[in-house]
Amino acid sequence: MSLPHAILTALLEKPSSGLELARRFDKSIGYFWSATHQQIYRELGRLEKAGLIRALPAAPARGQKKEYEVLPDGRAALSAWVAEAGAPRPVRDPLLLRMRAAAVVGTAGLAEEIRRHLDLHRRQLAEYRAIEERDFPPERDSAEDRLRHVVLRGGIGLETFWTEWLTEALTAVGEPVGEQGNGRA
Amino acid sequence: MSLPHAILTALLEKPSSGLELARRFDKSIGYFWSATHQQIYRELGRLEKAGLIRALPAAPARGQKKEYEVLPDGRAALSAWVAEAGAPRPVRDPLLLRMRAAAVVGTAGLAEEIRRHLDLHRRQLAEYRAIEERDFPPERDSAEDRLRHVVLRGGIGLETFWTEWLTEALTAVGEPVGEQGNGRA
DNA sequence: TCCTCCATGTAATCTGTTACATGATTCT
DNA sequence: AGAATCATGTAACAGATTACATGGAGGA
Repeated sequence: MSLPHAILTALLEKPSSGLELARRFDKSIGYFWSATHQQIYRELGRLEKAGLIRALPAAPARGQKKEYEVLPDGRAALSAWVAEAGAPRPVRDPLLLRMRAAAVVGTAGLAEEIRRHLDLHRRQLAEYRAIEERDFPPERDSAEDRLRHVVLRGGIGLETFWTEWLTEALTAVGEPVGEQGNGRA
Repeated sequence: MSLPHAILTALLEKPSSGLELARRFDKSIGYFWSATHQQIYRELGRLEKAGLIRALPAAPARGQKKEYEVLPDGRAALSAWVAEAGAPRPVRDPLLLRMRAAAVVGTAGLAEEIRRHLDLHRRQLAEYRAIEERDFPPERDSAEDRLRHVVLRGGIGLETFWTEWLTEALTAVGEPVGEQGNGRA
């Protein structure tokens, strides 16, 4: 049940329409909670019916932009959710599974796939690092930005892990690594 | 579409019945691809209908154990799947989302949740390390076990990342860290 | 006018989760 | 016989994915 809260968070940061949300999910928030526009529209409908958000007046017609803002009940619900307990997400990654399957049926074709992923994770890591330099320069690490920075550093840590692990996996599959380093100093 | 291939892999390693698979999924394979027994039964039915596995003769009655083995077509399908391309799983973690939401509505109650997760990840990490010592001692790192070892090291790397990040998150939320180290030398 | 893009949505399907139902075996 | 346990399933639903449908606005 995280999607509604992801949406509430995004709307609190800035009232938006459905498509705007979908696009913002492709950036910041979507980095750790992705959603398609269909999911978002459905959820916006539910949140409105539940009285947690409301559409801003004007433009009730189809094909017209429709902006939503969070109501006090919505903010309260989000605040309560932050304190909720939940089990950590079990890992569920097809690539790890492919490695395991390859141990049984052979590694044919796997090296290329690993290399693809390695490339993608390196790009993502570079993107995060760029965001960090831009939004969180060492001098003004304000207290309020602290949490956002930690979240970003989570993304950086994950991508760093993947690039290192994939490099290790590539040698295990019997391929030379080549290319530049893993992006770490 | 990973579950059927997880099952094929498990069945190739050892022909099993539905519940045995479910239990094995709670161990090794489930560490990176979990599944309930209901999912497994449903999928076993599909795989059998597709001619990729078959039930071993004997015991066709309800409430009787029913073992499955992989047919040649099944092995071929798994082999083909290993070489398939797939996008990396986008990260989707409620705790990262909670941190982000906390940046907007406040961190009340969040520290305890972080501490809980930190504890769970430390346990998991210790478990993986124990398995590594038991199953992959430095002396006999055979070529065939290499892939399995890399997969396990993936789990270790992920849990290491989480323990480190959660420790960082805890200080950002304004709580002292305390307790022992993060498990790394 | 036609085409494209933006925006909002519906529908069908698949996956995952939770709860329940039923038969067989073993132990007391 | 009764209870506990093992084992195989069904049913109902929530969440996610993919494909498609509709309407408005702007430009060629």
